[in-house]
Amino acid sequence: MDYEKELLELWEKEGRHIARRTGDKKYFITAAFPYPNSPQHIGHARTYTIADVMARFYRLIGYSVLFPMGFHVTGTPIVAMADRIKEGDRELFDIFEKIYGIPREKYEKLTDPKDLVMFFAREIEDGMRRMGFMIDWSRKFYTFDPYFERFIQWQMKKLYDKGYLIKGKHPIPFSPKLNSSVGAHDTKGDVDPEIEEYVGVLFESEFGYLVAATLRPETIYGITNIWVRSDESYLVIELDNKTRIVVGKKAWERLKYQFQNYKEIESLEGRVLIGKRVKVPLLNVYVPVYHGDIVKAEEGTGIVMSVPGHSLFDNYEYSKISCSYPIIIAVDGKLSDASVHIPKDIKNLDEANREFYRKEFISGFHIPLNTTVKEARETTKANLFKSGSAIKIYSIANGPIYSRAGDEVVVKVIDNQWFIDYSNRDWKEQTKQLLNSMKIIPEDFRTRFENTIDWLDRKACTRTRGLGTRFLFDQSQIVESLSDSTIYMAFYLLTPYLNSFRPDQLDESFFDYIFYGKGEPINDAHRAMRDEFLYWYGVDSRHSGVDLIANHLTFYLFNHAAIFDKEYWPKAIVTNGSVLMDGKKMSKSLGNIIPLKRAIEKYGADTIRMAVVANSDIKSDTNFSENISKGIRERLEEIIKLFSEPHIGSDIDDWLRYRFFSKIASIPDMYRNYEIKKVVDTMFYEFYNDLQWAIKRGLRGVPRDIVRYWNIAMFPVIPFTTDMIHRKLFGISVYDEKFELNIAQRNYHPEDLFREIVQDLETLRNSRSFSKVRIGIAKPWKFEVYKLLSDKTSIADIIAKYPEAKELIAKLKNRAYTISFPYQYDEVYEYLRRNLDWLSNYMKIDIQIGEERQKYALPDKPEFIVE
RNA sequence: GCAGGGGUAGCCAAGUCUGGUCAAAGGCGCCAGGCUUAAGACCUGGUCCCGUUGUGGGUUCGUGGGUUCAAAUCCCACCCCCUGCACCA
Repeated sequence: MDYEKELLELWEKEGRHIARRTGDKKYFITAAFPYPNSPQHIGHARTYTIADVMARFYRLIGYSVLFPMGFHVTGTPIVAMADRIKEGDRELFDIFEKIYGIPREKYEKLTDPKDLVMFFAREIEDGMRRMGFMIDWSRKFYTFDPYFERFIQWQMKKLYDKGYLIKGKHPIPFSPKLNSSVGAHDTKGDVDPEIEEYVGVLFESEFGYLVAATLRPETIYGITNIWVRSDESYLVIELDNKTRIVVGKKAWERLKYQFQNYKEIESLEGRVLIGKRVKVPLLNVYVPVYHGDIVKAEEGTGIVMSVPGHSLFDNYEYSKISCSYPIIIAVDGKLSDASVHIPKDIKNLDEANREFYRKEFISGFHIPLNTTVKEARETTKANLFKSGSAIKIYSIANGPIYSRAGDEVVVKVIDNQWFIDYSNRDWKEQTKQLLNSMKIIPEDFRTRFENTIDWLDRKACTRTRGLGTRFLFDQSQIVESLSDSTIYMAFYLLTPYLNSFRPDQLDESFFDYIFYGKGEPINDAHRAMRDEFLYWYGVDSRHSGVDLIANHLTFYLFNHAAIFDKEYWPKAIVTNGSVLMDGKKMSKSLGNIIPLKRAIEKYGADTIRMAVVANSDIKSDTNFSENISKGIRERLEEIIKLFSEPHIGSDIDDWLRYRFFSKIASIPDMYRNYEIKKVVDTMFYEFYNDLQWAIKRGLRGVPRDIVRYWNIAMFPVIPFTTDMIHRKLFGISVYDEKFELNIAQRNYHPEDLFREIVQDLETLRNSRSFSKVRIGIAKPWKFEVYKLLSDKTSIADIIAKYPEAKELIAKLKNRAYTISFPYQYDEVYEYLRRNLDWLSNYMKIDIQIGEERQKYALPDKPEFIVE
């Protein structure tokens, strides 16, 4: 696709992608900026291409369009990746080499996160340029930029002033060896650690409180005893200089990270605990401590509360001692007894237990509290904490997980964690107001936004490591990456002017002036920033993947509602599904990732654009495959060929024009509704069919007005091909065209009817061979009836006028209600007569026309009498 | 568990908001014909069942009910599948 590269240079030279302010109508469009930790693959292309199509469309209908792009480098994955390169991680190298084809000498130097960022950012930018995206690169920035840091600090200050920033405790996955929090990218096998919260129930004993961790605190009402291991060691720990707890020594190795202030007092042998009696909270009864083989010293706290009635494990163990125990839960009106569910093969105990838990949780009734199990759990939990008889215990639910450094990931609780308080009711209310004022594409997802606004709770907004902005109220921490990317779209409006300032000049009043108009500008650049903001802001269309609704996009709404005045609120959010590769999800392990650059080289940018944007509806996943791309490529080449042939007028031009212009009239609305697939179906596929018919009917070259408008209509989707044709045929670029339609068009053309008749005739010929046919046109009164039906005349009236129409209408059945038939008898007759020679020739048979002889003909279905 | 999306012919996939032109677009696959020495590519036609000299009949859009002159489309109930649930980009 050589012309694509040539055009890129031309566009660059002509400055086609610089955003210019040309009038009052503006369109500010943004797509989620990329995170440069690897090259792009075709999956990334979809969102940007949709955004680009919209940017180009609005430019075509006369808007000033701004479509900027930057790079999000905040967070830990890039840092982790740089570390992995330093460590010589084989797995990572394989991905670089086998999937992306990056030679070793290029990536192995990228051990500094900043170098890594710059390398991949350049790769990505290249790819985006090559795709033809109309991005104004003069506004590019990186989120580790000191100016951007000041901007985010301003944002945090505003949130703080409104009371939306709060501080508290928070559990995180943690690697003691790395001495750092871990995300999926820091683990062996890229596992995302999930944290599970247990209730650690405190049982008073002579040594301190024995802590038993449970997910089912409500079963405490059925407790019989406590399990420990007589062959393991236990520790007495003093928390916060007051509470003494007892936990397993091995368990404590993991648990200790969950406490800030503790002292190890003494070590106990498990057998010392056996036979002691401990006090059960809430019930205020005493139960004994027994040895249990089912207890695993390193799991939980190494101490288990025994509820034989409602745990298969406990039941199994307890049955060695006694078979009498309380049952406190009923399912379907019957007492639920764990012993009934013990499987024959004891290996299946775990699975059976899970099933049993589930059943009791969903449909169980808690007898002592006289309520459902679900409710009893909440009540019991609340009461335990209220009475100080429980502490929170966390564990890795999908563990064990090992960090890059090889140690096991544990849960650490940090107590100086800052949160953005998305649980704030007033804030939620205001965000909903914002949502209500917006267009959501596709509209089906509006409820998802509503629900997310409701469910969102406090969001931890700082991290201890990674690239990014230092947190304003604790400079040792970094603003977490989903929290520093909620209003960055406004920053694009400042970037061209930043070099007139030092970062430290960007204080609170600096931004207050730009975004609120408070105070006076310090210089012209400052004034220009305010001006840019006033002109562009209020993002007209924000593009992103469907998967970001539950976090980024909703944070985006919250923060805009909090920070900006109503006039500057976003106008629309557009989300799209992802790209599948031959029907499968792209993944590193499947190795089915196609790097964008390689795909462009093979098929050309226009083909890829079309493949990712026009193959399915915006909200569903779209499929990419070699076949699809090849098909598009070939069709494109065919169109180029057809359009290049010189046009010599013919009778069919008129019909083709009518078909084309009646189609194109609806194109702008399709774009406005983001129905890009429909645009392509109409212009590319349907029109192509018409073209094929016209060629059969003697078309010689495509009329130039059609080519011109086709180029304009398709330019947003396939800018290279259309601009190439345009420059060649008309000597101007499509960029200089306007999508304006003031062409008077007809509503119908007898050729349409003629085409149908020919097709019917062909069908007939396929089932039978004959050499002569007489076409009998329906009698004129039938045309009259069709017209009356088209005018929605009541059927009774029609029959009153034409009694013989009764049979005809009966035959039409439901169609009678919807018929729309504009043709007159004479018109049809005349048209057929005029095209008789062509038809005879085409069908290679002898054809005559006349009035119908039998009574079966309809105005749109003449009778055929064959010989 | 909570929330969201979805079940359409051999497969993929439109249509559902705004009921009728829907036996249901388009693509793939398959079949026949054309082109070709031939294969591929391409072009034409066919592809639910029956009938057949075309405009005919029957049965379909997860299942079962309902509303309507008319339902893939509206209402109710049920069954099944997929995705997200956070501090991570």
